[in-house]
Amino acid sequence: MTLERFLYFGSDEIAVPTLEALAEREQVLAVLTQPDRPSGRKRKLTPCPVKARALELGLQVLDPEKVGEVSEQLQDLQPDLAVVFAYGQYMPRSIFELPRHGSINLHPSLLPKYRGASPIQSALLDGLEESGISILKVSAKMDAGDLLLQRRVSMGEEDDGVRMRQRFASLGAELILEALEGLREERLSFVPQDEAEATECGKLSKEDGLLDWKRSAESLRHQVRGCQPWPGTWFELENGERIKVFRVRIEAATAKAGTLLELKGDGPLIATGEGALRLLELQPPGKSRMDGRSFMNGYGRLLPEMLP
RNA sequence: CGCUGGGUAGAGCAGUCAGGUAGCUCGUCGGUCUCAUAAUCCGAAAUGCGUCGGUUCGAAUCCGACCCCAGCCA
Repeated sequence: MTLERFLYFGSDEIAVPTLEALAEREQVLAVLTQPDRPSGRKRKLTPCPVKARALELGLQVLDPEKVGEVSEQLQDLQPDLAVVFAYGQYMPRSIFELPRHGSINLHPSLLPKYRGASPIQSALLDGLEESGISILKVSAKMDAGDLLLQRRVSMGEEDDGVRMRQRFASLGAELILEALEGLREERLSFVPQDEAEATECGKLSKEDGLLDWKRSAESLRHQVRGCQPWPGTWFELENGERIKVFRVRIEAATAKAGTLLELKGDGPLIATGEGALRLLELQPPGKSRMDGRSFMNGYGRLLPEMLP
C-alpha cells in the first residue's frame, strides 16, 4: 500500500505527540483542528493545542467550523490517508472517505469497550486496572470501525485521568508509526469489532465530580482518579464553597457517612458509606492545590463545623 | 477591558471594615520527660505583611497604579 500524503485531524492536547511523530517522518499536507475558542482567564480566543503546535511546525492549518466547508481544498491535496485523534468534530462520510485509503482513528480504550466521548475517565471510574489504545478505521458509526492495532496498558493506584492521558498521548505517537509501517508492508489488516462486546460512554458532566460520602470509599476513589482533569472532584461546605479533592487513600473505619473522623496525619479522614477516605491533596476555592497536612493547618479548626 | 476570590515567617491561615508597629496551627532548632518516640512539656530562631507611589506623627491595615496566583467557562 502506498502511503505518502497525509492529513491530520486533531485538536486536543492528547493528540499533539502523535502529530509530532507523524510530521517528523511523513508528509503532512494539512492539519485540521477546531477553530479558536474563548478560553482561559481573559476569555480570549485561544488556538487549541494541536493548532498551536502545527503552526510551530510550519504545517498548513485548516480550522473550519464544519469540516464540510473545506472538502474541496482537501480533495485538491490528494491525500492517501487521514489520521484522526481527538478532533472533536463530527466527520461526514464525504470527508473520512476522501483520502485514497480512507481514514484511521486513534481511540484511548480497548475497543469495542468504551466507545464514545470519555473512554479514559470512564474506564477509571469503573475501577478498571487495565485499558489501552486502539487504532481503527473511521466509519459512519462512532468508534465502531474495523480494528487495526491495539496496545494494552495497565492502570495502577497512582494513575489518574491526567497521567493516563499523558501515557496515551505518547503511546499514540508510537503506535501510529507502527500502524503505518504495518499497512505499508501489508502485515496488518483491519478486523471487525465484536459488536456483542461493545459498550458506550457519554460525556461527563460537571455534576459527575460531586463526592457523595454515602457511596463506598472505593467507588469514591475511582471517582477522584477518573474525573481528572475534568470535571475534577469536590465536596461542598455548608456555606456552599467547594473544596476540590485530587488524591485520597482508603482506610478502614466505620461511622456515619460524611463524619469527620480525624484531623491529623496525612490529611482529614472522612467516613463514607463503606470504609473511610483520607484526603491527601485538596484545593480550597481561590487557593492552589495543597497536601492534606497543609490543608489542616489552615482549615482544620474550621472544618468540623463547616462539613454539612 | 467577561465574572469572582487571593498574595502576611519554611507550609497553611487569622488580622485589613473602626490605621499605632504582627498572631495562630504545623514544621525547624535547643532542651525536658521516657527504655524509646513522630507522643508530652518548656524555650528559641526566622518574617516585616506581592511591587511601586501617595495620604498620615504613624499603614499589613486608607487611596492609586502595576505584577502574580486560583476558580468559573467545555
